[in-house]
Amino acid sequence: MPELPEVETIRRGLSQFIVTKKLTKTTILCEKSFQGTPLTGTVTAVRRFGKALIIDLATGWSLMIHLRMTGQLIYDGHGKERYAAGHPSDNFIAVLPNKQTRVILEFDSGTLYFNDQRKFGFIKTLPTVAVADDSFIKKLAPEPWVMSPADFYDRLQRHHNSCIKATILDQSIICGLGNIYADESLFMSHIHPERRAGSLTREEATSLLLAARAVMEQSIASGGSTMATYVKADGTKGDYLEKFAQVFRREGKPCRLCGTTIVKTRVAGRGTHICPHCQPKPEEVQNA
DNA sequence: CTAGGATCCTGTCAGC
DNA sequence: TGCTGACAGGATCCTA
Repeated sequence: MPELPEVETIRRGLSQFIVTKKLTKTTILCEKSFQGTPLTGTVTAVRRFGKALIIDLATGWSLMIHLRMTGQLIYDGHGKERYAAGHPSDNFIAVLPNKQTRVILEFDSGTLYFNDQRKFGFIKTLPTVAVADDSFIKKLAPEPWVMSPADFYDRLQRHHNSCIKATILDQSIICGLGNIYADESLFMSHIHPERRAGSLTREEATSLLLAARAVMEQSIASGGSTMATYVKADGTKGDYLEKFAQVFRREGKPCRLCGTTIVKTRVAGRGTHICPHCQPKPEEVQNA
């Protein structure tokens, strides 16, 4: 569930707390959630590739963390503040570890809990030099900020028969978008998610690319969507969805632009939110 | 090669 | 209350 803005949020937080600190102990509560040999060593950097987080150690080894649908990372600074991001839930302010805790990483500054309800996410260890060759990392396309409009258009042409929503969810075509920001980007650029990728004009492709940048920048600036960031006793949270989402989880509510009722459908196997007026269906585009 | 569907796993919620 | 099926902010594997 966590998309690029949520992973960037946790990357920034963790950088503050664990860089120069030492990883001392790993406790694995679910074998499936941890691949490779547990590591110890001083943290030199926290990096991000798409939705994957990399923690580098001075030993020349790294941890790669992918939260997939329901992963969360919660850093507890020895009973002080917690810093958390990922799948939103009460776990952010719950007693830890709990039923969904899969791995516990202990640093000399605090404890990092990896929670994951559905066990799709994982932590794995590998030599730092092997990170770039990892099969997931290797397939990642550039992020929207790096990709030129011309490159994006060409990529869409290469997948001209796919639904546009499916193409922008494909991390090997453009990297960072997930279900929330795909829906928000398509709404912002007034493109129906079932449009064939090849049917977009250059102007529409550019508009979609700029929308993807904008919605994710806005989300990063607000600390992720419903992700908690600094979770103190009062449970202060990131609030992208409440403040900025135009369509995601707003089915049955009026479009903020035209008042038409937002509808929820299924596209590319995913729940999809649309304003039927602002995002005309493919045949209506043809007739226009 | 592309495109679409099933699948990994646990939990929750609507409907009977 | 208890059961059932649908669904969930992701990515991969399998099929045609």
